[in-house]
Formats: sequence, C-alpha cells, structure tokens
Amino acid sequence: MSSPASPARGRPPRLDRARTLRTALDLLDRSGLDALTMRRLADAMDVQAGALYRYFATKQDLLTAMAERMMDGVADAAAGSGDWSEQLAALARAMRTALLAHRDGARVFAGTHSTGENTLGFADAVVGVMRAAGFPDDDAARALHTTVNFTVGHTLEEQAALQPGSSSPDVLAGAVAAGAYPHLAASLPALTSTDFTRHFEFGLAVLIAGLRARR
Amino acid sequence: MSSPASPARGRPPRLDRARTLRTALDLLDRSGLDALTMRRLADAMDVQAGALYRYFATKQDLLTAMAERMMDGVADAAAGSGDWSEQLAALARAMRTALLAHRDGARVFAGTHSTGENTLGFADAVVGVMRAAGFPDDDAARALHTTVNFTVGHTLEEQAALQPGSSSPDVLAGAVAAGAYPHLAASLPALTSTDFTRHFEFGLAVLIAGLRARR
DNA sequence: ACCTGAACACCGTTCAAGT
DNA sequence: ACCTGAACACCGTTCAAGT
Repeated sequence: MSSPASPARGRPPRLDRARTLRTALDLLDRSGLDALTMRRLADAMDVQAGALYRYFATKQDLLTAMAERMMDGVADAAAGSGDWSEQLAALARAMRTALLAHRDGARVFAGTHSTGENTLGFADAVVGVMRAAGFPDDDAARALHTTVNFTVGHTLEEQAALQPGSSSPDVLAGAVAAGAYPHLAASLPALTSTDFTRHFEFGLAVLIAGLRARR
Repeated sequence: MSSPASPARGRPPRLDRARTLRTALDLLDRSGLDALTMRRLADAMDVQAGALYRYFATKQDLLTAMAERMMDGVADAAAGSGDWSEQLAALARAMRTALLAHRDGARVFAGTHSTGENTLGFADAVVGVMRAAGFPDDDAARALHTTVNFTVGHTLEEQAALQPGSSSPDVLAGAVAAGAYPHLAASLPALTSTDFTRHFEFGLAVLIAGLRARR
C-alpha cells in the first residue's frame, strides 16, 4: 500500500497530472483548442511528447480532465438562493461563467464526457433542485439534459462569435441581404447582436417558464 | 460570359462539387466524421488529395457544404400544420430527423456555419412562425437560437450515445454508484434511457410552453 | 482546364533504450 | 520510475509540372 504513494525515491518527476493540467489550461487560454497539441504541451513542459502518456492515456483523457477541472465549484452555485427556479438559474449561470473562464471552454466541455466529481456533483445538484421542487425523477433527469444542452450550446455560439476571425455578423447580414429572407431581415438586429448575456437570459427564462408550466 | 459555363472542351472532369459532396456524405455514413479525411475522400473518387482543392478551398468549406446539403427541405416542414407551436415543433422535429439521417450529422452541423439557402431558409421559416404568432422581432430571433441550440445539442448527445464504443450508460451508472450522488441515483433510469425521442419531446414541450408563457 | 506528384509542416501514439 | 529518441502511420494544404 506504499507503492503508488511512496515518497520521491529518484529525482522528482518533472510531470504530474495536476501540473500538466494547469499547463494545458494555460496553453488553451493563450492559444486556443486548435493549437493545443500534445507536442506543444510537451514543449511548454520541457519534455518529449511521449512522456505525457505516462499520466494521460490519450489526448481525449487529458481534455476530459480539463473539462472536469473547469467545473470545479460550479455545483455550489445553488446554495440557498431562493426557490427552485432561482436555484436552477444560478446553476446554469455558474456553468456558463465556468465555461467562459477559459478560451474554447465550451468546445472542450462539449467534446468530452467527464464522470468526475465536479461534473457529476453539478448534475446531482441540478437534479436535486428539481426533485426538491416536486418534479418526478424522470422529469428531473430530462430537465438536467435540457439545461446542460442549452447552456453548453449557448456558450459554444458565444465563444465562436467572440473569437478572432469570426466574421459572423457581416457575413450573415450580407447573406440575408442577398437572399429573400424577410423574417431574418426584420430580426437582424437581434440575430447579429453580441449581447450574449441577454440571449442567454432569454433562453433561460423560457426554459424555466416551460418547466414551471409542466410541473 | 461563356467562360465558367462553357461546354466540356477537353476531357470531362472527374470531379465537381455535387459529385464530391455526394461521395463525402457516403463516406461519412460508412466511416464517420473522424475517418472523413481529404485523402480518403480523394481515394474514394480515384483522384489525388490536392485535386479536391479546385472545388473546395478548405476542408471546412466542404463540411459547411455538407451541412447545408443535410438541411435540404427542412424549411418546408412547417407548411400548414396547425398553430405556431405545432409549426415550431414540426420544424424542430424535421431538423432532428435531417441530422439523424447521416452518421455524425449533428457534429458536422455543429462544427459549421452555413449561410446557404437551406440553412437560412430554415432559420427564416422559424423566425417567420414566431413573428406570425405575434412575438416581437427580437424574441423571434432569440427563439430561433434557442430552438436550434436545443435541437443540435440533443442530437449531438443522441448520436454520441448511439455510436459504437460509447459505453456511456454503464460508465455513468458505475460512477454514480461509486460516489455520493443521491439524486442522480434516483433518476438513473431516465438518465441512462436510450429513448431519445422521449427526451427530445420533453425538451421541445418545455421550450414551447416557455415561449407560450412569454408571449 | 484539370489533375498528378511531391513536398511542407505538422499530428497522436508507441516503445525500446537510457539513466 | 521517469523520460528520451526515434519511429509509425497518418493529417491538411500548396504548387510546379504535366497533359
């Protein structure tokens, strides 16, 4: 029972999961997900690429661990903040904030399926809020999916739009102007607006009103 | 004015956008998105990889054209099918069906931003339904985003779960059993259910009820 | 005009060998 | 035990040259 936890016998390792994860999140913030390669991460740690595979079996494993780390503390957002709808809103907002805290955070999260304690703790908190509010277990589970879907989907769009090289507004405006899309033309201001918090709050309010109606 | 549309002068080209797109969608269905490389696509068309770049500037361009093609006809789903809520539901269901029609269809769509007529026509139809129902232009635009977010997000999960090698249910059940997640444990049947149509219809009903409450 | 051939600058991953 | 060095089997993209 001392083999995995034995004290440093030879030289101290230059690598370990925690330090690698920190460096990977730093690199993500500086360079974005497309530039986060195992080779570049190894460079940032002054190590050969192959050495990373002692701590993460695959790149997918590393990304999953990064997503799990991003969710640290998010489950605590509901603590005593009013009724179920306010608690659900607090959890969704905290998740959006956590994803926004890292460049391409939503893409990292969307591409993984963590079953770590932060992610499952968050899910448990959401389902707990719904069950306490009187929703059947099945509906509570489905409300979790809908809430996470919405939050991740929204933040994916938000971070895609904010990134350099995203010419979305102009391109969209041009395409709408060139074609026969009367309804898109009429709603173009909101369609090309970058007030993402308003978009998010609209969707969240719709989601909560819909859940309330189904209780 | 005859230069781009001039009749075949030399040998007939082995490549063109339409044929390449068809082959790419075939390859996607047979092998999945991860195996859809420019080199493998070129192989399937008996051509060198570089030749594809005469018709698509980048791989991203090709994927965008594929997404656009998947959306063919989806905008017509709302034609005279009851009130606004039934029309919105019909559009969302048609989009899910269109994405499910191709392996990794949701991933392809989520990774692109088509401004083609199928995609914009669908968006115009959704916004049109909402405006006709009396929603303000801004809310109609935001309802579009919420609806597309939900539909793509749901179908992403659905296709991820249905794919080979996706051990989601067991892994999740194991993780929930190992940790202290009372609410997840209680709702595990719904959480691990593969009746995705029910999940989708639940979210859609919540979305529509929420929109109705805000009108 | 359309495609080939070959290169450029990369990837993730594996694994014998060193220390 | 931990990491290096080097390889394997690929990528997307570019572009001179052929036909």
